[in-house]
Amino acid sequence: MFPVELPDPPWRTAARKPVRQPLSRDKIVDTALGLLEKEGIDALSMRRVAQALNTGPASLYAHVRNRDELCELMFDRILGEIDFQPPDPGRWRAQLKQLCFDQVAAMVKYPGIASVVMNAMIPLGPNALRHGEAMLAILRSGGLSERQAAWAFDALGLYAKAYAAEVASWRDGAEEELAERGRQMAEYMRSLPAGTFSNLMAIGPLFSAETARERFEFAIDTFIAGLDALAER
Amino acid sequence: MFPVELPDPPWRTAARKPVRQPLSRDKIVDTALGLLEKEGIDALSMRRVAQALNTGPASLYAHVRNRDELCELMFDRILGEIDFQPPDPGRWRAQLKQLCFDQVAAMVKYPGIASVVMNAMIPLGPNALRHGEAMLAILRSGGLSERQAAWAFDALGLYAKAYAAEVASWRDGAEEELAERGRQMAEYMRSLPAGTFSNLMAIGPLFSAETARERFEFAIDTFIAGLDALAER
DNA sequence: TCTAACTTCGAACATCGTTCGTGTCAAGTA
DNA sequence: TACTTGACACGAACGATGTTCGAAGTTAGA
Repeated sequence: MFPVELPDPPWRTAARKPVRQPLSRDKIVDTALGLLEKEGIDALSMRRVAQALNTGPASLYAHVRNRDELCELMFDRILGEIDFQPPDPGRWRAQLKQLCFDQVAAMVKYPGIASVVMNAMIPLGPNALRHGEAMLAILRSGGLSERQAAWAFDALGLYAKAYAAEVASWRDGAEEELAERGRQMAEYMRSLPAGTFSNLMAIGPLFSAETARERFEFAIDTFIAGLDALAER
Repeated sequence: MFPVELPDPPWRTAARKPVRQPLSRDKIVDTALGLLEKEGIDALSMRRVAQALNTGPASLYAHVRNRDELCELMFDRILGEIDFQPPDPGRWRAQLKQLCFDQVAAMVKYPGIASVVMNAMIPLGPNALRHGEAMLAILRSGGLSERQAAWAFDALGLYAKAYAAEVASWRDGAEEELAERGRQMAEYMRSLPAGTFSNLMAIGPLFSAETARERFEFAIDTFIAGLDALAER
């Protein structure tokens, strides 16, 4: 019948007050990224982040406009983990490929960030700017025109985000469910008159999580080969 | 103090009972697509669909396992609107390009469906199977190996979905907000020491909704050019 | 006619993002 | 030292969302 939390007795110095260091943008982004990294995108709610900071959801809105802005900040922080070398015209193909791989690696490390940030055409912060500038410099050093470099930059970035989103969607417990789905589909196709969907049936087994990296590499290599054809002309 | 709804008087024939034709999978998918087409993805909640059918949300779950399944059904219905010709080996490049354009056109017509269906690796129904089979046939007729065709099919489909999702995200009132964002970014970059982000600043004005189609075409053309390099070897 | 299966759907649950208003506390000012 | 001011903290609540439960209503077959 007394208050759940008794007030501190007077002989306990007031300086011992809760250490509760103040909230800040950076601290919020930090714990949100930590949550995302080890618990997946489902754990990334304002309430959950606030809980991890021992506070309520309303407290976050003093430092962050809304959930979308938090995600943008997180994404930019992630891009900051990538480091790049100055463009070397003789190796622009390899450098470009490396940059794409680094970008997906950074996104895959935090599963779910890619799908959240897919619908954001405009670069989201200083690190995104640095990254974009580096990629454009490499493309220009490969002999592409301004316009070609811009479109290639756009296409590669979009594809990288989409690929990262796909890979991230295999987290949680969805892996087994997906395999089950594939099995059902194979059986369904076998039940059809022979000859229907023969091409699809042939490649079905190729699509698994193991070949994901190979698929991404093929896409990037093929696109760069196409850029080559443009640059040589 | 009588029941809220009085029973029908006996002289009213029982046949006049509410015409309420029964629900069905197809009818649900239909109205969901209609809602999506003219009100955008935000209107696509189970409650909203149910409301458009003059019923409650719980009624939908007798015909559809959950929201995800409804989206899959919608997507497959959309793919059914695409029609394709038999593969012509001499025109495989043009046919492939056409198929990609038709696919995006179908998705863009229903803004939001692309982003919802992005994280679904496996084809989702009979129309998706038909579409995949057609694309694979074209790729094979162009001289690509089974594996190459599979990877190209994967990459093109993923990119088309991502592009459609991006285009769809410019609906609602976001167009103006996006332009404002671009303006702020340009100003921010101008405020930096001259020379930083010079490549980005140069291409900034190129990115607008008007050039979207050109960007997509560039990506597809470049990728097909890359496939050419593979096929000729 | 009776039964069993399938639909319908009101009500409720657990979440979610976000806002409002009040409380708290530290720094600046008189 | 006393008072004001402003920024932050946060409990409570609002309006949504997807989904489940269980009791009615309806239909079809034996």
